[in-house]
Amino acid sequence: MRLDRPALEVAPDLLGAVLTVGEVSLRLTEVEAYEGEADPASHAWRGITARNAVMYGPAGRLYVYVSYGIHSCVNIVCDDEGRASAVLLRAGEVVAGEECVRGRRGSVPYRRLASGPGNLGSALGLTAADSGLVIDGVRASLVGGPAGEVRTGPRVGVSRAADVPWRFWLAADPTVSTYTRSPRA
DNA sequence: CTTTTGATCGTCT
DNA sequence: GACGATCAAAAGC
Repeated sequence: MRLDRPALEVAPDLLGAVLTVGEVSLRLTEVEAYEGEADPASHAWRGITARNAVMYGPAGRLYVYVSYGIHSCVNIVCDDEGRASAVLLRAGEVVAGEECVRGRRGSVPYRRLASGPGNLGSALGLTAADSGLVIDGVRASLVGGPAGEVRTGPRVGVSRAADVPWRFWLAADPTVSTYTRSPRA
């Protein structure tokens, strides 16, 4: 799959694709696009910093950051070097390495093993220390796959630019996150 | 089913 | 010093 194009184009193509990190494989079911410095909801909105530098690098790397001091959220970096474009992975179905994921996530229902960005990061065993990991088939790989009916809607959990429909998910897939936005937003 | 709240800390102002 | 690209548990219907 070609990743060297804008996140907005890559995001829907990632649905149905299988991402493998170590011994765990996920079929992606829910993603969100974050499109460069012009996107007020993106970490790159105020320009390059030590944390988001990976977003400015070449496509095909993982950008991992800590959310709320607790969770690791995983992005796939897109577009050409110099452009801060990335797709946040929000949910997936565990298709390999379930035993390994159980060790990290415990006894939760199968569909919730990697449902929600924090849970997905935990399922893959990634932390901020893994940010910049290259998807080159060694420790991480990505293979395109068939997607069913794709739906779009506003992004979740952001307080700025929440009106653009840059969230993509597979209709009727039970692993799609059920997160509801905090009322104070 | 829905709404509310505490946990917890790196990052940027 | 304030604020999150969040989650789970608890309490209210």
